[in-house]
Amino acid sequence: MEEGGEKDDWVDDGSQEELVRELLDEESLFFVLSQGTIQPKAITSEEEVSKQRLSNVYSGPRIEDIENALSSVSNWKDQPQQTTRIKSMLERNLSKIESKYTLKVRSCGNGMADDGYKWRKYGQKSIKNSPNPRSYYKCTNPRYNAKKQVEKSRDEADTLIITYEGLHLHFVDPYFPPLNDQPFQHDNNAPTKKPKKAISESDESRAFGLPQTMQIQEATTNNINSAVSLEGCPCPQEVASEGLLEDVVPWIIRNPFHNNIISSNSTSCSSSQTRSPPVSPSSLSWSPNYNPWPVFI
DNA sequence: CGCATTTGACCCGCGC
DNA sequence: GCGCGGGTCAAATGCG
Repeated sequence: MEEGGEKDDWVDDGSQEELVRELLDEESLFFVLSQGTIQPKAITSEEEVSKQRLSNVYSGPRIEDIENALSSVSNWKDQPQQTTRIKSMLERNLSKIESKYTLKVRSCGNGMADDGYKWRKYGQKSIKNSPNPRSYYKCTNPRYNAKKQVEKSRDEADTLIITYEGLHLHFVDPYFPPLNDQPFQHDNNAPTKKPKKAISESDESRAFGLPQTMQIQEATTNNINSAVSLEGCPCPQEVASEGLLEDVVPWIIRNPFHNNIISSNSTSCSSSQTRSPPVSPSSLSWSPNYNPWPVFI
């Protein structure tokens, strides 16, 4: 790829706004459905697509660009936490090409950054003009077609370039601390390969391709139901009564305030067990037609 | 033994 | 049509 150099090629054609919207999107499903009934907001014109192709894939907008983009979109909540979150994501040179999202994350030691999902490697290729091979991963849940590609940055040895396809970015971003933050301790404490028996319940969740965050939420569900008492929470009633993981999880993940807590706590991703339960249900938005697990069960 | 990873073969789209 | 490069498949291999 043409990654070696200019990073000022960001195409200011509205894709920037799409990225910000993607990060703030609280309506979309975790995964992009293969049927295409629900897709990430598509780039509208062919010209835009080709312009993006021509542009540097890994280039990213500058912070001030994002601030401008944020201020230009009227119906977004202008919470400073969200601006911070956007900044942290875009410092990773986040970019979007069609339905693929590319970002840079700090790799940890010998491992790859764990985004909380369970992936199976299905291929590896050496890439022309790149000293580092690219690895191909599929989400282990066969019902989804989420994929990702992982490649070491040629410039920065400790940086990984990850391209997600079929998975909305705002569901993995809490796992990635800002590039310029303190060393990312995540993998030191939580290697990608988890001991299987020690976390049997977690593995069960992971078997569905759920991120670890969701498992945590199962643990916090009780807190939500009792301590927070769901005041103003638009969660379906059965969540409170049955505590179904499939129903609870999206609510928490979608809670921007909660995400912000995770982000601010993310210098140590492995300490996810200590993540605070959501506190501010008032900012939730549930679509009446929203079904978080359209192909589940 | 079961599961994940590795790795060469194969497929496909694109440019010449 | 051909070659090249990127993406996927699947048999072989490794590992717990």
